[in-house]
Amino acid sequence: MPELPDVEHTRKNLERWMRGARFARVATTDSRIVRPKKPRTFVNELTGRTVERVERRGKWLRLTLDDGRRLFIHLGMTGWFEHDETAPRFERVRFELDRRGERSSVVYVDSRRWGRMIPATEDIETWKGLGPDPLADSVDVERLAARLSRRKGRTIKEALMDQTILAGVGNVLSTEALWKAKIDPRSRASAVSTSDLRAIARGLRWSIARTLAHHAKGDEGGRNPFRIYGRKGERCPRCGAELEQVTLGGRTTVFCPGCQVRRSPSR
DNA sequence: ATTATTGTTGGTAG
DNA sequence: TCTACCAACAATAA
Repeated sequence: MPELPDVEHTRKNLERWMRGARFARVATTDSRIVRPKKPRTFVNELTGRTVERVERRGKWLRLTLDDGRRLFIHLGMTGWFEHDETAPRFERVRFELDRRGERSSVVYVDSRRWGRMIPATEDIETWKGLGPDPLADSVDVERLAARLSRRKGRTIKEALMDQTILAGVGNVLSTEALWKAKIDPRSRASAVSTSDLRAIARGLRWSIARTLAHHAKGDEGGRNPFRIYGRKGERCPRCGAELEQVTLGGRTTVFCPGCQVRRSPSR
């Protein structure tokens, strides 16, 4: 479930469930998710610690602990957290919490095990290398344009999904934002203007807000909540043309050939 | 049975 | 060092 709005939803949950609570017991045997540490080391380092802060940048979460250490968490493709569940399928890491004598549990569930949990004494390189977060930070369009101009061979869609350029944008968000901005995803990154980038930034905020609202309604597992993602062959909700699909950077990309205009390099 | 999946990463080549 | 490409990771759903 993992792009910026989904991870933000997770952050809010973890904040409610964990902040101010102590890890009374931590249990895992998974040496894939809990990297680069061994599960035993992971358990030893976290047990007894209290969670002071739960923050997010892009698709990464950072828990700050009372000894100054941090726990970095990435949900991969299929990771999420459950609260007070006995034994969910694909349980990978279990945290038993104590907040002034009140007990509860938080379980990390991840069928494909692409997620990561990384305890560290300082911020990890990946976290430090993340670009601006389009929800939390104001996006500097000029600076973005300067970086994109150097990505000669890449499409704007691929560039938006590069976590060092913008943090938290994945396949859904980039697809939706480019539709909102009326820009063809196959346009070269170096060909989009600063006003295009402003439109993209607006499109990102628009899509993030919609998905957050969707989560707030508790609507998981319902119909496809997106405007064009996953809707190849349907009508464009804006102009009525038939939505098409291409592959960019190995990812399925839906777009509207009617109202998403291709930017060409000015040269 | 076949294909696709809301994501990263490590290797390779240029 | 930077950029681009691709296989790999693993389980499920259509």
